[in-house]
Amino acid sequence: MSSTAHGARARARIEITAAIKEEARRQLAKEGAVKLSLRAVARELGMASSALYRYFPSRDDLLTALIIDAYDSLGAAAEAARDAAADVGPVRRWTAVCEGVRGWALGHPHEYALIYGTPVPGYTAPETTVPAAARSALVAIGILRDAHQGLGLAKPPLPAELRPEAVRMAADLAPDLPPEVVATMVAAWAQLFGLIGFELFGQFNRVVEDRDTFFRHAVGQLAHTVGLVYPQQGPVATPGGPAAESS
Amino acid sequence: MSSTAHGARARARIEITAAIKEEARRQLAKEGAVKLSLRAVARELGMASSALYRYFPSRDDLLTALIIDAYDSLGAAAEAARDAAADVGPVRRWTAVCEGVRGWALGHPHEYALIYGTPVPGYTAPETTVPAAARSALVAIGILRDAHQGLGLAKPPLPAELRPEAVRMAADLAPDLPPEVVATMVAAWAQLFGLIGFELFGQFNRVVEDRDTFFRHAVGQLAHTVGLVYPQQGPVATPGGPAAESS
DNA sequence: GGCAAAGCAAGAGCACTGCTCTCGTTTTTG
DNA sequence: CAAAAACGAGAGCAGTGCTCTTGCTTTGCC
Repeated sequence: MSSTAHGARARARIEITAAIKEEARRQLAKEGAVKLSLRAVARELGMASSALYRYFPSRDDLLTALIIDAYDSLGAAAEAARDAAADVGPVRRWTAVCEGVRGWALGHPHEYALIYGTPVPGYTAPETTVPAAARSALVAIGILRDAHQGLGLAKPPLPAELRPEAVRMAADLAPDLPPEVVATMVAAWAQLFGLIGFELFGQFNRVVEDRDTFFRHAVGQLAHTVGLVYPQQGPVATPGGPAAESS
Repeated sequence: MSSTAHGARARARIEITAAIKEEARRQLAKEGAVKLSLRAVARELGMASSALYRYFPSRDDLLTALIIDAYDSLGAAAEAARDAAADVGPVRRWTAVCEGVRGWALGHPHEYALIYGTPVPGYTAPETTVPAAARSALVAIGILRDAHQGLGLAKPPLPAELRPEAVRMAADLAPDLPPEVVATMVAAWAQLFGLIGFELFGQFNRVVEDRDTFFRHAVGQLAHTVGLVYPQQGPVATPGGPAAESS
């Protein structure tokens, strides 16, 4: 199928494509997506700007490629954090993954902004980004699955009106998990990126000082919200989440 | 002080300044911040582009003005939602404010992106935006204050390591509220914008369908997290450690 | 009043952008 | 080997933010 070989030209093509992405990623990391310039990339690579259009038909297509790579990079970071916390309890592993995601975001602010900030072009990310985007979220779902099959998972409260939606979401995302857990998990996942975004985009300036501690506490509460429970102890501030619920 | 008067020229200046902002806001709402063009604004107003620089020294300054207006508009929406829910319990009022914020965001997506999306220029929003940004958050704090002085407010758990930070935050934001509540509230506020951002920026596409219901449930849980309790459920079980009976 | 100073609008121009089109050249393919 | 496809480079178009200069109008001061 000519994944390699097939002439020297095909090889050169993927090499040049990679070089373009590399240089573009460098500019993205340094200046942000808004400042990323096709001409500057071409200039740095010593080629005419028009030649670049043989590889990416438009600036948005280049950005889309970078978006996919960023999702992938984030997903890898999440998986690494999970694997590094393989032998601790689900709550700590959840916290580790959240901190891994946050760490990646702090280390790659412009790439984070590219995927979770304002959509750059005329919206509508292409279909191809969907699987890449799911990768990090799948890590979180995996933790819940482990807990569900292992030590246990509390079922978060779920109002009746949300039940059909939760069932649908569970069928799509994790058929083996209780719908309550899946629905709550999706919300918690979004909330996680609220915390990260606020920190990264300056909303915590002059408000939150000790951000590491603050974040760890917040995602700890989030862990409780999604139903993760401490296997043994509870001396640290653990409860407070959704326990009773009447209205 | 001469807020008005002082010559016909001064009056013309504030009129033109307003017209520029108005046209800029229109373009912002239609095309987004990236597409906002000084030249297009000037063109639409029938003036030379260079003349516009007498009123806003740079594009970023225009954007900053729009940012402040957007914060203000959001704050007004939050206050309106609060006032419309003046005669219900704190949880419902909290939910109403959250839904008000979300409603504003859905109705003004580009303005929302301007203030809570990727920072446009070289970061560092000017000092002047801070009070405007605080306005909506103050509404949320006010609800907690009412609950604290009224029916009651559960103290969320707070690990010892976060206590100093929570005390500092409470001193800055709401000295009359327990530090646990303030710290948790700040986190919850950030998480709220995670939910909104995910919906607005397409992260919920093909994942969450019934978004109204989903959102209402999520902010209901958030209300519980910050310590708001349902009035008919009676007082909190234990002052130091919250209920969590059924886990 | 008169008059200098300050504020203002307009135009030209600079350096930059994304993108298109054309024109030779090189490589691949039938 | 020749036709076809891919490629690189250059010129060019329409657009951008921003600056500078040149006249004109409105202020504020004596």
